[in-house]
Amino acid sequence: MKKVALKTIAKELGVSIATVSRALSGKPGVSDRLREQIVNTAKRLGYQPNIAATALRIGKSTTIGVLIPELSGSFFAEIVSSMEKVLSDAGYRVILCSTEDNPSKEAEHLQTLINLNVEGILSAPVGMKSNKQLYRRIIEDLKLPVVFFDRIVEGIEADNVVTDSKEGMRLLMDYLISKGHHKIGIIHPLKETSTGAERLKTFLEYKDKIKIRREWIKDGGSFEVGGYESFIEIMKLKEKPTALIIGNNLMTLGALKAIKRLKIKIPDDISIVSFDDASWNEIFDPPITCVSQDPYQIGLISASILLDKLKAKRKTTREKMRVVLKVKFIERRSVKKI
Amino acid sequence: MKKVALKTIAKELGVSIATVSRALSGKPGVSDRLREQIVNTAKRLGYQPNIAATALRIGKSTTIGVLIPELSGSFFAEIVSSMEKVLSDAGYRVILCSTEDNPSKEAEHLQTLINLNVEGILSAPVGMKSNKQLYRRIIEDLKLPVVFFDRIVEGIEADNVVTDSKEGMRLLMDYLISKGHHKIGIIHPLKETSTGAERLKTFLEYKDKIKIRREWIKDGGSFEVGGYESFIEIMKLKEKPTALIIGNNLMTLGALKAIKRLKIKIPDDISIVSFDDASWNEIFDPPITCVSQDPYQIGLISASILLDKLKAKRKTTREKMRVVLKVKFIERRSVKKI
DNA sequence: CTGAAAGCGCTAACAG
DNA sequence: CTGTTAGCGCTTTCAG
Repeated sequence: MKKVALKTIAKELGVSIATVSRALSGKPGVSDRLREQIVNTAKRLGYQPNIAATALRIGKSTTIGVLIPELSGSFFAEIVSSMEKVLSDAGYRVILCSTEDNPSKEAEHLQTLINLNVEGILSAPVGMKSNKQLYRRIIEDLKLPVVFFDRIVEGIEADNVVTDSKEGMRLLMDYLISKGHHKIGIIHPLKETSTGAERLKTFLEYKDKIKIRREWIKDGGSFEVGGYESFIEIMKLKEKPTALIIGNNLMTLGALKAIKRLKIKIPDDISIVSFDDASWNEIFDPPITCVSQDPYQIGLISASILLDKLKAKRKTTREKMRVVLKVKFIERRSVKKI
Repeated sequence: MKKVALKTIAKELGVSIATVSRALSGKPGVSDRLREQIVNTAKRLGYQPNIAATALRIGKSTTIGVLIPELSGSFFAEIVSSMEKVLSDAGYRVILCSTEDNPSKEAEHLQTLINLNVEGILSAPVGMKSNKQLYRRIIEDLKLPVVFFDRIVEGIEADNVVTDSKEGMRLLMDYLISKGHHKIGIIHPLKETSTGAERLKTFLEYKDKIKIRREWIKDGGSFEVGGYESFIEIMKLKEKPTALIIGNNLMTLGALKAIKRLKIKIPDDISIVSFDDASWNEIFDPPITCVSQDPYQIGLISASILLDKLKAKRKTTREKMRVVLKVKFIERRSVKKI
């Protein structure tokens, strides 16, 4: 079975390649009868357009690059899942790149995406500062639409969709304080990320209202293992906080495993709350109080914004969109009143 | 900033495009001095090869298509995660397609992948029968390497990496029986999938050893909602089984949520075991006994096999590899001895 | 060792 | 309404 190109079906019908191209791509300038004939034989022969050729010719690839730190936790998996739905329904293909929060991997992947002529990029950037130049080049020189989600890069003008970390942290802190806690610790996400920095910063803003100690503040590095280890370290301390904020869902999972392992009683031994919800929060005994973001929404909105940019490309650079999603506070039973 | 192609750097140095191409792609036939010069100016100008052009010329795209039913559960997310690592390290790009267990979506995505000239496909096919023709065409006519993982298509000769569902089910059943259960129910995965069919079939093989009733067998459709609803239906029955097997991790999550909601006591009210492990199994109280597959391994192995095929392409079609991964039985505390 | 030239499959002027 | 032609950027003979 040899490949069937435009030429094949042009020969078959004794017409020119151009006509076939026009007919098949729905462009005007072909008589209805001929068009129908062409469409039919195309179908009969099982014609499949060669995307690489079109991409080369047009300079477009109908492909979108999606950059994420990791996929194994549910958070980014859900985001990617909704992005993929939106984009593939719109006729775009999704190239998935995971950075593992490693700036040089991020750079590499961005390069590849550029070479591939992707039409747009959805990125949860590794750091607030890392690869700033590269992103700037992509946006300003290459004029590729980029939408940041979950995290942002400092000083880069781009659309972004993030969750209100400040509000989320405040809800958590105020709740803990209202329950009588004034010795509070935190396991925050990697502080090089905008989310990590923001959550930590908001936490520190409470330093006059509550008692904070150095040892109660841990950078959990965003992943499960960091949550696990940081939690254990904190529980080893002589003077422990009475409540602990865990700064994302993967680290919360790690902490929950540590809790099981150490047979710690929540909330009697220590109260905990989580930034992010996840299945395990609900399932755990006691269920974990948290603020939740909606990853499905994040993916949906980011992808939609990108699609919109793509359509509106000819227009002068519009205002950048900055969507800040509200968190939802979910009270469960992991905090003790003291 | 205009684009820099081979032509740009050829002009810059007053040499021919062909030479530049040879120099940059490490082909012989360029003097060392010239080559070095070319490489340098290429770097200086920030040359980036246009992948579409190469793809068109060579008929290869260094791109792999990955087809999965869904991404929001941890199982496939982990698989994809490890595939992405392996493939991107080997210089391939990953196109992600989610089928939502819908055969026509699967077909659509496969078509797209073909048009894109992907060099290989990693697929967890929707059904044992659906799209059989298409897969056959891809493998036999297009000669594209395809590796099925987790699930297979009946009667298609292709490499595959699956978990031993039969052994897994037996471990679960024998364990339950050894604990004195002889009234056992099952919520199995979508029976159109090979995993669903195999697990159900193995379950039914026990029909002489234990008591099985129609109403104790539910097709949970593989997703969380199905696990949730099926579990509730079973608990409404007048005559209930004493133990229940839940056939994958997402459905187990659904069931666990139902259990919480209905305030059912495990294992006093009913014993449960799960095919697949997941974070929530470990975290739940009591922790759930299960057989576990290693999604990370599945991804790793499948991707490696594909890579191997890609390298060995010229050779005559070798034996198809059929990897069957063993499950691991993990006893926890969700089964009561009766 | 280097260059000229052809062509991958497709689109888009430009002619007729 | 249809055909001819010229490339998109790259690789690869074939000459020199």
